[in-house]
Amino acid sequence: MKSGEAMSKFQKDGIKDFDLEHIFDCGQCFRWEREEDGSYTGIAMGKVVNMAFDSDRGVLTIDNCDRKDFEEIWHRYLDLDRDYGQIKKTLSDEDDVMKKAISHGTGIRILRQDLWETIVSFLISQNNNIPRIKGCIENLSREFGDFVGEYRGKEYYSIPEAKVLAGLSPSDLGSVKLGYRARYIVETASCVFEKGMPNTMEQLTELCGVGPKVANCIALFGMGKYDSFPIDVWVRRVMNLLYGIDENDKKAMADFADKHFGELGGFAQQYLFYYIRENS
DNA sequence: TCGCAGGTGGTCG
DNA sequence: CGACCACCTGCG
Repeated sequence: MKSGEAMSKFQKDGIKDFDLEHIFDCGQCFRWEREEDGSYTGIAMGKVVNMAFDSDRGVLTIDNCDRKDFEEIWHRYLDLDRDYGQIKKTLSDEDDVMKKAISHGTGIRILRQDLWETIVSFLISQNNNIPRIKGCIENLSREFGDFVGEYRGKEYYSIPEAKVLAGLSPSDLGSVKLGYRARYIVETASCVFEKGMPNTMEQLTELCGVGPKVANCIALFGMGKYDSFPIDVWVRRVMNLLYGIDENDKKAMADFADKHFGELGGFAQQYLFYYIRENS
């Protein structure tokens, strides 16, 4: 944004089943930071904003956002049209285990994120830890992305387009500290640049560095495929703990999720994931 | 020093 | 086709 440009706040009331900490700390995104007042500041969809939520009144306040941006970007990003109360009720019925998990993450929402950003983020996430994932994404954006704006004294950059990354070699990304994932980023960027964005699970798993776990994350967070059920180390732990499934038997877990959660698998995964992360 | 962290690809049997 | 295992990097 230009300096001196008027900063606007937008408010939306009547929001239920919504909690910023549950949303931004349930493993689905890496570019939102919690402020001391409990609000979150981050960059997504080419915009930098701060979000604050008054849970008593159900009022969401987005700073650096006008009505147009809210309606065109954040409404969809935050999945505000979906009835999460109904989803939680359906998942809780006849499943006291899930009911318990949901009670810890009542305000979770599955963000509808930009597909390319989701691909890059979860390629980086594999066999990695959250602080380093965040650092890698920031390094990559700062060095190869576009300057989006300065907000509250900090500069923000977008995740570089596939076109940009496709023209690089893995060694060009050395300063980003991606390790062996640099090759995955470059090769996947080339593939996407040449053949377009993936639309199906099959096209996702053809990408270099995208296995079943990463593919399910991309499908869930970037493509709106809500029956996806990403099985990572945390989901394995929680399904062993709560449902007694062998921690090494991913197929049994996928079958269980398909049978018990069906088209709501992605939501169920988020409640389980948040529960085990909170209780570890 | 060494194991580990939101897994995957390569290589065996 | 299922079971290993190396892999960048930074931290405890």
